[in-house]
Amino acid sequence: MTICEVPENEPKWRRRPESRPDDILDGALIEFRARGFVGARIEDIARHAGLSKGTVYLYFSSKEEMLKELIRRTVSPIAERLKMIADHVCDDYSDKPSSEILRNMIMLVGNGLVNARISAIPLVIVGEAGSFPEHADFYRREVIDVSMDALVTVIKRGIDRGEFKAIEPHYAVRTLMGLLLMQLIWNGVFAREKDPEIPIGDLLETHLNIFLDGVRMPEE
Amino acid sequence: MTICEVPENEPKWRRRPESRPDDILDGALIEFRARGFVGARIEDIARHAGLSKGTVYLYFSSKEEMLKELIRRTVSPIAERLKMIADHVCDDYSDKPSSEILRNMIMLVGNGLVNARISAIPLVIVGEAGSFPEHADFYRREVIDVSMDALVTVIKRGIDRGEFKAIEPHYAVRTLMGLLLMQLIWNGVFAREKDPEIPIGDLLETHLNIFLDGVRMPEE
Amino acid sequence: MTICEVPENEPKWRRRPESRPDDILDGALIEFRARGFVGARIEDIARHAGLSKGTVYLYFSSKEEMLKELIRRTVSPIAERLKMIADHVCDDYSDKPSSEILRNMIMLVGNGLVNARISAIPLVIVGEAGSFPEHADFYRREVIDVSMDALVTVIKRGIDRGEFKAIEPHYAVRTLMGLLLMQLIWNGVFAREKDPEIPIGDLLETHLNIFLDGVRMPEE
Amino acid sequence: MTICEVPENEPKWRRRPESRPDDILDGALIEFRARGFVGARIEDIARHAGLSKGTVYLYFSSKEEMLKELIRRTVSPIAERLKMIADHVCDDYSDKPSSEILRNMIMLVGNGLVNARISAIPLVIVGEAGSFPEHADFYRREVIDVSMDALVTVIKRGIDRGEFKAIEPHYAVRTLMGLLLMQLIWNGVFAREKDPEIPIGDLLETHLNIFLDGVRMPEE
DNA sequence: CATGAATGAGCCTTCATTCAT
DNA sequence: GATGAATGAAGGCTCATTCAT
Repeated sequence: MTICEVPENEPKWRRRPESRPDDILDGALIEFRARGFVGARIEDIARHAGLSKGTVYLYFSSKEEMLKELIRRTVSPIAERLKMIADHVCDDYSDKPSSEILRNMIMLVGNGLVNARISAIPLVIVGEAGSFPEHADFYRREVIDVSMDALVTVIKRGIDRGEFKAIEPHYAVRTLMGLLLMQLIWNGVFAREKDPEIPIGDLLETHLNIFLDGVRMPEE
Repeated sequence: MTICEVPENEPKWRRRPESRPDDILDGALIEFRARGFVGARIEDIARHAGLSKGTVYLYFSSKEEMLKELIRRTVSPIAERLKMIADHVCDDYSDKPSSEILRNMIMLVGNGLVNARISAIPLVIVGEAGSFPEHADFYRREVIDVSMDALVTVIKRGIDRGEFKAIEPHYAVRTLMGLLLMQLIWNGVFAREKDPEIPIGDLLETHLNIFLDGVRMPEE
Repeated sequence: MTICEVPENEPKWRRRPESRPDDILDGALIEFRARGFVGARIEDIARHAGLSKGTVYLYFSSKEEMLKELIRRTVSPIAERLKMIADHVCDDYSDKPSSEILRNMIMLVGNGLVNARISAIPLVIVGEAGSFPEHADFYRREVIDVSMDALVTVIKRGIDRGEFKAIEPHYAVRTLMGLLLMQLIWNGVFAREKDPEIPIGDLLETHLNIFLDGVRMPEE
Repeated sequence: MTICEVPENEPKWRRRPESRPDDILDGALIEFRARGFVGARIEDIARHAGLSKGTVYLYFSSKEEMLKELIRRTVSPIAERLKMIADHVCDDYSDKPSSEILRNMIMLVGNGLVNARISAIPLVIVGEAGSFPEHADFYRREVIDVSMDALVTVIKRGIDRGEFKAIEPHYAVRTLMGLLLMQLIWNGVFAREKDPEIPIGDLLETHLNIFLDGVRMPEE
């Protein structure tokens, strides 16, 4: 500052914390979960990011915009991953048994349940569905429909290849996904400290076994 | 105003004041579902019951009190019904197969899903879990734990009697209940007008078949 | 409820101070004038009416709505009065000299200038013209165009009847109205306590004499 | 900054820093007119000058300071010009008729009306009179009183020399200036695109003729 | 019992102003 | 000088709750 500080010509070195938006969204997620979208206060969200109220508005134009962005960031990776899996299946997946594919898919999604950053979003959406049905719409379109379609595709493949019984795939997929949703709600709403720990891996294992045994074509 | 202006229009009054609280709670349920607990406005709740804002406070001391009472009223019947079922099972139900008992139980609960008056409550609870964890606690204690215990009891019975495989009952019960929760959330959050109708009976049927086939002890 | 409480059937006896809206508008006028539309605070407006912030919203849905209503209430009477005068003129007003008619009209409007409740409105509109051009539009349409048309009609009549010189009526009317506007601005913006009192009557008299002498057809 | 910062990229700098304050005031004038003093945003003002928000504060300590300076700069030239005219008149302008002098004066001021840079100021002052009466005071002292005095002086001269009737000069001057104010307000507040064009020269001409005919001493 | 006018705390959002770089 | 990120006071508006009638 006093002598000859050269840094004059670094045009874009400012905006030190490039992560501001992320910091804010982290805080938003916490508050949205804790008090719901309507109940969350911008000031509290800002405090989580070590900022003041007004600063939040330098990065997001409104509270609703924050929720939308939150959905977008969480949604995209999931959507992409599931799209990819679905595509792999449609490409001739040689003769890997459909049960194996389903197992991989469920495990993939199931493991996301442990990540609070991901699992919190659907909980918020469920909570605010009455007030913001458009968010539920968006989430369903981007996440739910995509993942259900992917699973249905594999179930159909299993039926076609004689691996599974002639069940109705659109019904069966609900049985398959039901546990995931149940765990989501369980962890987010009803689980308490004192509850006995349930290893998610074991739980998914049992679930998959029951489901696959239930739909497998009898040997004869 | 002062003396005796004739009660002309009194005889036609239709209000049965005894049912006031119920009328109000009906309205509350509708609004809580539509806008969430925080978003629901007392005035709108009152309008549903044909009352004015202030009158609501003659029956409930606060908005939260309404939610509590709502939960209490909805919970009781469910709890009672489930208690009854659980008792029947323990009364060694002669040798009726455990699968039949499970089927009855799931159908019983599943049919409640169609009743919006019943299914709305858990949705509200899920939505407000962040702000009112005590409500979630209450609901879990009175409804979820009771019904899960009942189902676990029957599953254990099935295992003991050699009808079911040696699965972990506390895991399996989650598979069994998963679909119910999934449908609850689906109908309350993600379902849209244009969606193809899914008959709840068929869906439950398929689900039960998969589950029972999945847990049944192999013949041989 | 117990015996014969009769007062049941007076549906509309409440709302004691029927004048609430007027009280509020009075306060609004004061604050709008004192701080401009944007600068006026609802709370201050409410205080003028002896009310609290929230109460204002029982009567007006927004601050802008208050300004609109203010314009409406002030505007209608003026518009009506001027319409009436214009109509009288178009009806054969026997042979009353046009100068007399103009004198009456100017005096009529000019006296409104003394009424702060009336004169404040245009000042507010002028002040907020940049932010709310639609209010200026409304005012011009309802008040200015109407009154100018009326005056032009009479000036034309004067020319047709040989009372006035062949001036351009649309220009002359601006000379005629200029003083009124000048006084409006003067009183509302520049006048100060210590200024020597100028009797509005004398001022208008002088103005009219100059104008009429200036437009009168030379005798000869 | 102090010692060795290389002047590499200096030669191309186009900014003439000396004109900064003027650039800023230009922007301020535009925004004050468009949104009023309260509604104008520093950031927008800065943008007009191609600067950033913070930079404005290097030249002006506050928004109000900008308004004050704006008034000062606009006022000076007008005041000077009018002073000059007034002086000329007092210097017994040989026997040039008073009507000619008045004509020159009105034309001079009237032509300023077309200059938005000049006419905007009084409009802003009128708009903010409620919040900043001291600005109105300043403007009145520096501009209005001076110009009115000058006009009154000439009118008196006309009366003394037998050119004009024995009117009250302080009243008559208001008639004379009324049109100017009317046009100011008209153009700034009520004029709309679709309005028929009115040549300011013709309008002033008509106005002057009416006024002068109205005050001229009858021949005889 | 009922009413609905009144209250006032609370929150989102804006923006003048500051200041580290 | 210049920047623009950050601040925080301020205000419009909502709505749960109270209370006079």
